[in-house]
Amino acid sequence: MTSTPLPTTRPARADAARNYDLLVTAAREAFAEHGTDTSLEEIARRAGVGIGTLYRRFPNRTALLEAVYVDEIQQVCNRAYGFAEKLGPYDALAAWLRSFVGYSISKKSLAGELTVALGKNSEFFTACKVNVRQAGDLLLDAAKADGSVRQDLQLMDVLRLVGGITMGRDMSPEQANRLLDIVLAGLKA
Amino acid sequence: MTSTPLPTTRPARADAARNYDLLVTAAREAFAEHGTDTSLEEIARRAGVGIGTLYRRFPNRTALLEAVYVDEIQQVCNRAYGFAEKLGPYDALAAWLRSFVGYSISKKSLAGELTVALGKNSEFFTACKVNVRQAGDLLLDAAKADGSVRQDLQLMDVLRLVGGITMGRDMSPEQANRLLDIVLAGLKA
DNA sequence: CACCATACGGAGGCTCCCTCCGCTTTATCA
DNA sequence: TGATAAAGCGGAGGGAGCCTCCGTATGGTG
Repeated sequence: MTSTPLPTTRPARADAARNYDLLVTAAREAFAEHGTDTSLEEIARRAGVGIGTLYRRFPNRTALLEAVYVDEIQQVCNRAYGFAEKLGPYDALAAWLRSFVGYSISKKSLAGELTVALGKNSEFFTACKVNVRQAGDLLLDAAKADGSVRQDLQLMDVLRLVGGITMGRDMSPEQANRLLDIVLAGLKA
Repeated sequence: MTSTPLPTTRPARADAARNYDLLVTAAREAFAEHGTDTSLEEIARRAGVGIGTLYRRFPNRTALLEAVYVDEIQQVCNRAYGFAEKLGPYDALAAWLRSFVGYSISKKSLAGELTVALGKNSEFFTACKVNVRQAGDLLLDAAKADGSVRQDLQLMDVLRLVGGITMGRDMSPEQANRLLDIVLAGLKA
C-alpha cells in the first residue's frame, strides 16, 4: 500500500539542507506551542538562522506551513491503511474520521488550516490531496460497497464536514465527538 | 415574539454618535466588499474620521466586528420566527439552517467568524448567543417534540456543525447544500 | 457666554511580512 | 590542493497594519 511521495524542496547543498531541517523543526515546535500565527522572525530565531535564509527557502508563511503539514498528512494516510486492515468497512471509516478529529483537536489550528487548504489549488496541496484521497477513498468505497453508507457520498464532502467540526475555538473533545456522531449518522445508508 | 435587545455602546454626545454611525456603516460596507481583513485605517478613511476616533470607540478590530454583527444576528433570529409560523417543526428547522448556510456563503468570512465567535466568552457575544438560542431552541424543541429529530441534540452542537460547513474557502452553494443534506440526515430521529 | 468634560485627529511606536544585496561557504575540477 | 563559480547566508530596511498618546477643538450645561 504505497502512496505517492509528497513533494519537498529540501535543497542539495549541505549547509542549506541543515538549515532547511532546522527551520521545519523550529516551525513545527513553534506552531504546536503558540499556534500558526507565530511570527516568522521568531521561527528563524528559534532555528538560529537569519530571516533572509528562511525567506529564500519558504517564499511566504504558507510555504512554511505546507512543509510542516507533510508529515502530519502522511500519518493521517497511514492510519487509514491501518484501520482498513483491522476493521470492517464502516468501522474503519468511522475510526479514521474519529482519529482525524482527535488529531485536529490536539494540533488545533494546524490541522484546521490544513482542512481549509484542501480547497486550495497550489500544486503542493494538490499532491497532498492525492494521497488523502487515495487513503480515504479506500475506506469510503469499501463502506459504500458494503452498503453501510449512502452511495451518493463524496470523499471531499465528508472530509470538509469533519474538518469543519474542528474549526470552532475552544472545542472540547466531548463536543467534537458529539458532533462527529451526528455526522456519522448522516453518512449511514 | 420579542427578543432581548442587543447591547450597543452608541455614545451620547451628538458628534460622537454621528461618528459612531459613520464608522459602523463604513465597516459594514468594507467588510462586505473586501472581507473582514480590511484595515482599520481604510475604514476610518471611508468614514471620513481619524484613526484615533475609531480606536476610542472600538478598542480593537474585534469590537468593531461585534458592532457590525448585531444587525446580521437580528436578521438570522427573525427568520427563525418566520419559519416557525409558516412551516411544520422539522421543515422550519431545516429551512432555518439552510438559510443560515446560504447567508454565510454570501457574507463569507463575516458569518464564518460569527460562528467561531459563538464559542467565545465576551459579554457581547454572550448576549448575542442568548438571542440565537432563544430563536433556535424554539425550532429545535418543536422538532424534538414532534419526534422528527433526535432527542439528544443540543442547539449549539447543531449550529457549530452547520457553521463549520461554511468555513472552507471556495465553498460553492452546491457543495454547501450537499454537506447540509448530510447533517440534516444526521439530525433525524 | 464661559467653562469643562468629552471627543477629535494624526503623528509615531511597535511588530510583522517580505525584499535586496554585499559577504561567506560549499562543491567542483584541473 | 587551490582557484573559481555557484549557491547560500544574514540582517538592514521598506511598507503596512495595529494601537497609543496628547495637544487641540467642540458640544452641552449652568
